Amino acid sequence: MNLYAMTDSAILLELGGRVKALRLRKNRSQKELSEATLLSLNAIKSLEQGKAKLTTVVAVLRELGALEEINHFIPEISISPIELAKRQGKRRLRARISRENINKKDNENGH
Amino acid sequence: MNLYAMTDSAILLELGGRVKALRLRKNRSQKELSEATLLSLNAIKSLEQGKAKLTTVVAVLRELGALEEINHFIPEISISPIELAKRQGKRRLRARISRENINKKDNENGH
DNA sequence: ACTTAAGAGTCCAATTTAAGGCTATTATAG
DNA sequence: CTATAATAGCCTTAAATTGGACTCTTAAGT
Repeated sequence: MNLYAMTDSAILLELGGRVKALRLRKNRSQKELSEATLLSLNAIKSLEQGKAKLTTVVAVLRELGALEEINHFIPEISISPIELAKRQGKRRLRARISRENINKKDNENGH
Repeated sequence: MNLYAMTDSAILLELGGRVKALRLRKNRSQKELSEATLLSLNAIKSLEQGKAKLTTVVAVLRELGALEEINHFIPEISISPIELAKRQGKRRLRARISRENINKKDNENGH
């Protein structure tokens, strides 16, 4: 499954479907989930269609006991030791484009 | 890092921080990201504080080339072969609580 | 086959995020 | 040190999600 070949909305549907699969795997109804999370039934339905806020996703995953998955969703520390070394002692708290490279040119494209 | 020991808002802040780390790793500014994703600068700022919609997260991760992580976020096929076998031929499309077990009792608690 | 609850879909009001703009602070290049 | 781009914060309006209630269809238990 190549996510980069999918549209955003297709990805959102896919994610919603996966949350639904997790819920069904535990044989829990949308209503149960909504009561346990203190969210509305509509929020649960919308989430399973990919329409939700991050906060809703977190609450539902916690209730489903799948919170660890978030650690894979957005990697915790994604800086490789090599790259880390390049940054000598300088803490880089802000992005910076050197003034001569203003004619932007992607400096690192994973895709 | 035990996510279950954290509050929802703490988790949201953590996630926002990770997206920010990804962005800085590629040395891209919030403004650049907002232009590339066609989102507003405010949307990017809010996301980095954990306040965003799922759709915003997907768009930003795509631009940062970190979309693959979503495949690990929620496992694609999360039903174990063993459990799958238990469900004989019956497709289970809806959650169902047998009427005698209405006095609910968690049937599978990962935590 | 019958019954019932799960879930989809819709509507309205309330809450929250997104868009756009503007100011203040400060990291970082020079 | 100086200049400036990056970023945080706040404001207002527009758009989207959430809450709550309702109807209709249909999966699944009996």
